[in-house]
Amino acid sequence: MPDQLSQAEENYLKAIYKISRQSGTPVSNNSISVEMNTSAASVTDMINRLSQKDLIHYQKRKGVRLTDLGEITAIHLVRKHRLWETFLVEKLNFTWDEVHELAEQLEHIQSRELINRLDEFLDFPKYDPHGDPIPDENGRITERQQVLLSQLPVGQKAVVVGVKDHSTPFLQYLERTGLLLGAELVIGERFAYDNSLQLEVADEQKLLISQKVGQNLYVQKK
Amino acid sequence: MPDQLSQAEENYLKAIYKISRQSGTPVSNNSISVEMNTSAASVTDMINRLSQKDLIHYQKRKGVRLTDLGEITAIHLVRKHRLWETFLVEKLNFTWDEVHELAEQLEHIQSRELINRLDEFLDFPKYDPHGDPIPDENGRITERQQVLLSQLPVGQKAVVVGVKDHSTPFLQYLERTGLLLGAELVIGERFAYDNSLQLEVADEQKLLISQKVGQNLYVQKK
DNA sequence: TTGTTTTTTTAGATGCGTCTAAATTAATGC
DNA sequence: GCATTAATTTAGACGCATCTAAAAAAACAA
Ligand SMILES: [Mn+2]
Ligand SMILES: [Mn+2]
Ligand SMILES: [Mn+2]
Ligand SMILES: [Mn+2]
Repeated sequence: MPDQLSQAEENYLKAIYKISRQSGTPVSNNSISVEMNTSAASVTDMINRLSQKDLIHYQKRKGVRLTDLGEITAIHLVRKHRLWETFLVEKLNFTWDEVHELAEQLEHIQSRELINRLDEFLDFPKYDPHGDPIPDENGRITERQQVLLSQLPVGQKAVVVGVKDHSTPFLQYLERTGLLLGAELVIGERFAYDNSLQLEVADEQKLLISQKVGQNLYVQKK
Repeated sequence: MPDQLSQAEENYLKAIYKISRQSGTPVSNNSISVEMNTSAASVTDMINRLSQKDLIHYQKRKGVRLTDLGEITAIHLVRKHRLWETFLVEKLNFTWDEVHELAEQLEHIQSRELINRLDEFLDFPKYDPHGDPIPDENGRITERQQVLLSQLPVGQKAVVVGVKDHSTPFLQYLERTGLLLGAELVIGERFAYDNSLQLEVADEQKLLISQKVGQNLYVQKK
């Protein structure tokens, strides 16, 4: 276990973890500065601190990779973030578009015991309010096999299981149209003109969604 | 509303509030440094920052008093601290001697909405696990009329409602002897030799407590 | 009242986390 | 291959929150 990390250090670790999840390759200094909204100079500084603490491997100008310690630490932060989000929605009746910023604060609370008790209190949820998997106490994540809605062929039945875009406007759009987690649908038609999709949802209702929406919804085939 | 305060600023405000609750008089620089376990020089620095932000009145070498803004801010922190402690005990099954340090972290989470929803979730508790009153959303505190157990005359019936000493050893002592919040008792005898007290507790059981214990338990006469 | 002790302030330093501006190095395009 | 562009590092700065050591002021005591 590392000694206590500062919130800044934790946020950098999370950013590096997030970027490397997407790319696989070593993470560039630049991509971190974009993700974190800080100057490249600040990133260089922090990179040195995190290397010092053996949380990342860094070869000058070659990019950053998390060490095992760094990765488990990052995963733990993700666990905390998603459990808190679940708590806020399930117990305090926040909506799924209100919880992210709060979880950004709560994820920095330091207590293994607290988070495990919270997990138990929530009855060991597997997914957070956005459909993202919640790592277990040992950092294990059970990825769901899922695809983007936009990748389904016409006629395919599917169920909504998650969102790629977590932004408030998108979540509120889904709220309005009823395309929430658990919603069942069939791909009715695909319009080549603008790649929009005609969906058949509950009660024979038809719903037209843009390409952008289809590219930000995760579904599971049925 | 002040703009966001740092955790350090919040902790100083709480300390000043706590000291002034006890003394009434302006708070000395020195008492703050003792309470916070920091150097007097650090206190001088912070005092200047807090004055700048109109959270305290400070006249050089005359001591510190909270402004209305400072006081309401401090009370709000106390509210958050006590609500979180209540949550940890009531919902996550922590014991009353385990929650203080966690609440020290949680009280700095910034969200009015969160704390009000937590309050509601807990069913608007009036007292925290240590018997301390929880200020309401507007900062109002309903003080209970209570006395120290040591001040009761022989023969007096009373019920335990709070602790003055919040230390783990004391709380664990109470746990062991069953002298918990809600416990009913009668003062049986007072020994002049060492000011210890013979109590009659549930089921005709007798319990001998030291002067120190009697001076750290709040009770309500019955 | 005058010396001693305590409190408070000042001076100067440090680490963290951030910035801008400039220099350096690497990558890209032609 | 060379020029331009992009990424990275260096240099120097700043605010916050802390410290120690020393000076100054106030309080206390004899
Ligand atoms: Mn989130
Ligand atoms: Mn989420
Ligand atoms: Mn407490
Ligand atoms: Mn308490």
